[in-house]
Amino acid sequence: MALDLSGLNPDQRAAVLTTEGPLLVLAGAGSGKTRVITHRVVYLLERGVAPGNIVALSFTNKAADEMRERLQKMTGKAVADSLVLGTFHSVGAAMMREQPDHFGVPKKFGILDQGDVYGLVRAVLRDLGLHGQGAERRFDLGAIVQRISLWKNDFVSPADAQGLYFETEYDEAAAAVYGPYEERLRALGAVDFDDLIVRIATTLEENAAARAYWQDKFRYLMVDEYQDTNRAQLEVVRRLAGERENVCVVGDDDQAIYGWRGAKVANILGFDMYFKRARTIKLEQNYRSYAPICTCANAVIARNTSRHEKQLVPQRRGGDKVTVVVAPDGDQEARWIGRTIFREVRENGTKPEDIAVLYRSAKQCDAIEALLQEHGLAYRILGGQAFYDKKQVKDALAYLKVMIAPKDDLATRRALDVPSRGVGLKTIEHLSEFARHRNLSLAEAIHRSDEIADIPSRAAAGLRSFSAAVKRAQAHFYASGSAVAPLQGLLEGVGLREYVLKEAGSEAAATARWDGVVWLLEALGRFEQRGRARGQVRYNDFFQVMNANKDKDEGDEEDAARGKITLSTLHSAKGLEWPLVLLIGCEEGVMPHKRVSAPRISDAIAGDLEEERRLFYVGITRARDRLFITRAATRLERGAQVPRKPSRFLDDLPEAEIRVHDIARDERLGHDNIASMAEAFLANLAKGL
DNA sequence: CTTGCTCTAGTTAGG
DNA sequence: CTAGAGCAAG
Repeated sequence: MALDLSGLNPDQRAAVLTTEGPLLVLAGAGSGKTRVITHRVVYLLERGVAPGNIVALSFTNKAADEMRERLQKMTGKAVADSLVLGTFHSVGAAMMREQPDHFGVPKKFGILDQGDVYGLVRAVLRDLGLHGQGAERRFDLGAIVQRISLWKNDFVSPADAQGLYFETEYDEAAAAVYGPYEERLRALGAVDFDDLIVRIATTLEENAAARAYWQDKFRYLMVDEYQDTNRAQLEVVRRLAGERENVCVVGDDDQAIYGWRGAKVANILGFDMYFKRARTIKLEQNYRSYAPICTCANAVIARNTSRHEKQLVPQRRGGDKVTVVVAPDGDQEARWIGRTIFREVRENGTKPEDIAVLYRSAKQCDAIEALLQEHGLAYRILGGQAFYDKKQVKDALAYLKVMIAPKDDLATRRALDVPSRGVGLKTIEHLSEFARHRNLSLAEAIHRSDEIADIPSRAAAGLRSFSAAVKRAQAHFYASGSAVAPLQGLLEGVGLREYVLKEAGSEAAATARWDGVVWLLEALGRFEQRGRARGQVRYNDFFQVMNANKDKDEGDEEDAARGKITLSTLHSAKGLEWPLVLLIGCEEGVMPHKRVSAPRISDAIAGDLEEERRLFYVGITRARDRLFITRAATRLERGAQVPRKPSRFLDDLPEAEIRVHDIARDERLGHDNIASMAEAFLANLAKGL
């Protein structure tokens, strides 16, 4: 297999062929970045580098999987699978598992997920008496968790944190929690996600033997989406690279949109400060979008000051102007979007999977979702609260765990809680104590609850029926070998379905919520089927998938998207592209988001206007053929119709490349604002009747 | 312990 | 306007 580089442009080829020394590849949107990375790996292999000596780090499992898939096609499965290819976290975890002593972890260490971390922090807050002590002392757990995470990734120790100057009570609370939190982690023999990176960095710094071992093993490093790295990740890269500095990082500073998560754009902006011999290659040819889209994108991003100067040079000629759509109000904006998509699909024959609606914040999709439903169009939603993350689905999942993994006390507690059955905090305390004394799980304690004194009769009755329902479901499960029907029975039996339907405000909401549970049951069925085909069903894997990766169950991106319009937050849209893109709600306060200009005290990181602009840029550059940017002149906000200012980013669009479509004016609904609003009002009335 | 009322806040997300 | 949380009453 000889590597064919003829399909690459000179810059791409240079990026592939520069294998020695530090290299920064600035890959503009749609510049063929993935091809460069895969070709580069194949080239290294052809030069005789052993696959085990090549490391490619990414941020998401999805990105890592996609890279592995492409490489499998080029090199065959065996070679591709022996590359070290994965997320920072997964590679870090693998290193720690290989040398637990060096990294200071037990042989079998646990990894806490977000929920566990919240639980720990809540417990520490309680210990410190900082929680639930009057209204003024109530903290948003997330804000504290975030601060601790940011400190860890900046190598700020608990002691360091105590010594910092604090502007807010949040910083103080977080500093107080940090130390005890770390102690508890250690006591549990567990690490959190941050440790998977930070511990690698510190150990490689302090332990010469470990450093020598890993530097010898990982001879060629590649990092994708480098603009998203934080301080700890930078240090992992530097310390793995050693003096050899065979580091190739690929990224785009103009698409750095995770500063609020601790990512440092400085890592990519100052790459040659950290790696003095660095060579920089810019990939500026854009193979994705028509010229007007590229021109708009260039004009917008040029307004940012801290960036590597570069352009998108469109390789596709022609194309429509970008359309800016102005609606009189939010409702009409949504209707216009629904109508436009409907026409595209039903009259112009555009494939649904070629259309995306992008927005700044997840809630904006509600209105669009409703309209697509009205038009009978299929869609999928990226970002925002994932399906499996919704309360009902988590509840159902807890019942599944209670049924097949009864030792999971966390799940038992959750299941016990919904629907309410007269069992409260006090009773659970009694149960836990009983369990602790006898070394039982919470579930076992529940089954033997009649042995426990001090349980009120109402709670006792609740526990008895819970216990009976669980036992019945378990028997059914062991007899049938499948969890689907028993779980369904259990959920009905404990009245979860009734509860979910009753809790929801409207009929539509109730159905939507229960659909989440149905979806879980279907996913479980598919999972069992796959497992049986392979010989065994490992439910633990199912829980992992549910916990960690929403897309796993859907298979690959293309399958999941087929036949569906995509609704996505701008953050989740990064890296994707569609022929037709609608970028909606482009108003001040939404984009840029108002929290950038008016931060709250719980915000650990101040918002950044340049980052907001990059977000807008990411949105524009997702479009291949056509781009619509929409906004509303007024919007219903907290019950009142308020005027909205157009996003300042719209001012940056070059007039020659855009066309403005004012819905009120162009549809001859009237020439002045009052008339169009009256029209809109009447239209709303008609809709209501 | 549960229910129902009142208050408050309301970005973005991955392992 | 809503969802989630806190709090007082049954």
